[in-house]
Amino acid sequence: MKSGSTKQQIVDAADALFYAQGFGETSFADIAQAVRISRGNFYYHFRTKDEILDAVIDKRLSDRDEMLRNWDEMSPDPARRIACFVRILIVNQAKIIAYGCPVGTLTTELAKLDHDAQDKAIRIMALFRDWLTRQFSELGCSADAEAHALHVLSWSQGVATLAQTFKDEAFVAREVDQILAWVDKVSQKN
Amino acid sequence: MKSGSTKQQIVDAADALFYAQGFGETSFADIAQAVRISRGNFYYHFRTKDEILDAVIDKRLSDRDEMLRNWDEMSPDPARRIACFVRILIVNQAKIIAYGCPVGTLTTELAKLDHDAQDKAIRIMALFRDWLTRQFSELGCSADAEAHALHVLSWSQGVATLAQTFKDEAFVAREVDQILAWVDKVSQKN
DNA sequence: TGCGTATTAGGTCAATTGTCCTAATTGCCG
DNA sequence: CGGCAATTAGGACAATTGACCTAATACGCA
Repeated sequence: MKSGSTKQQIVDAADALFYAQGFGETSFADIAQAVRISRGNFYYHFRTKDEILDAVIDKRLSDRDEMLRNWDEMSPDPARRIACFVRILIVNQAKIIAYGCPVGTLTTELAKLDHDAQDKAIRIMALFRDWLTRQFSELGCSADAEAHALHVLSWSQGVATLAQTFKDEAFVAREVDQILAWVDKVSQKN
Repeated sequence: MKSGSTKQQIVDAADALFYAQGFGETSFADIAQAVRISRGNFYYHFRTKDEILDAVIDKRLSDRDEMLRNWDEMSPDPARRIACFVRILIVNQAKIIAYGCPVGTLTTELAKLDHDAQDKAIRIMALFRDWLTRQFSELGCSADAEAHALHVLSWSQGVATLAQTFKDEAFVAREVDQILAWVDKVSQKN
């Protein structure tokens, strides 16, 4: 469908702009201009800014869900799968240095705006948390699985934040190695 | 001086509002209302929003600088001083859970706005980094001092981010213990 | 072909924004 | 006391915002 395409284009453009500029600083006009449609057409597809945010979060949720599902199928080793997650910091290094973590920065911003959608945004982080918890459980550390998951998640968030602050690629590489070593250590205990 | 007081009140109110709502989402009217002065009076003290931001960052810089200096005087043991830093996560837990880290969230926001003041905001983070580097140097790990400093700094940032996301006090306590244990381990190596 | 729905364009609206100005008030100093 | 500078008040300004409407167009199906 051409219509679905336009709607999808809007969501994609909004996704990128919310990431690069933040939700609050991105206007209808910005998104409409990025997709090169009129504001009227824009309003036909999304009546409020919150509706776009909702669609963007849905897209991010399903994108990440698909990514995690791919890793589940790709490797039978949970430690390897966790490594895939951690290495996002390397794979997306350029964007993270420029804009930070898409999940963390959105969550933080919506919390400050006290926005209705913040619960939904948190679900993306929870998706990661629960997936990581499953991986650590499969590694045999059921008792500490969620604590380990939160540990890796917060560690990654911290690296993303400082990567953006100091634009230091060597730091990112160093920390990623440390996280991977930590995961190895934990997985060899069991 | 009464005049200095008004100006200081404005900076204090702006500081709190920038932290709680973000810089972009805080308007002149918000700050003026918080101090209960007219917009005209406000304009007398600060002609642009960027001027207020500049003053707020200056205040945050000197506040943190004073805090670090106090710790330097208070304890002769670098490991103890680092522990003071880490424990901010506990001391300021309520605010961090609500609004995240004041330094990290401002840095992230200004980076997304591509704001002129972002270099100055980064200086607050650099202040922490350099202070932590000095502590680790005194601990005897000169070679890795800056890497250790960035490690502790990013770790704390990550904990703050996830604390805000999941509002989980137990997680914060757990991670702070881990950081302190890690600092102990590093300091006992030397 | 032509009809009806889906889509697009462009303009309007009140509200809010940062910025700026002028007039009134305060308070200090001679 | 009077005068002058510092401070405060309140309004005006253009620009931008999210939201809304109507008219024109495109398109699928009979």
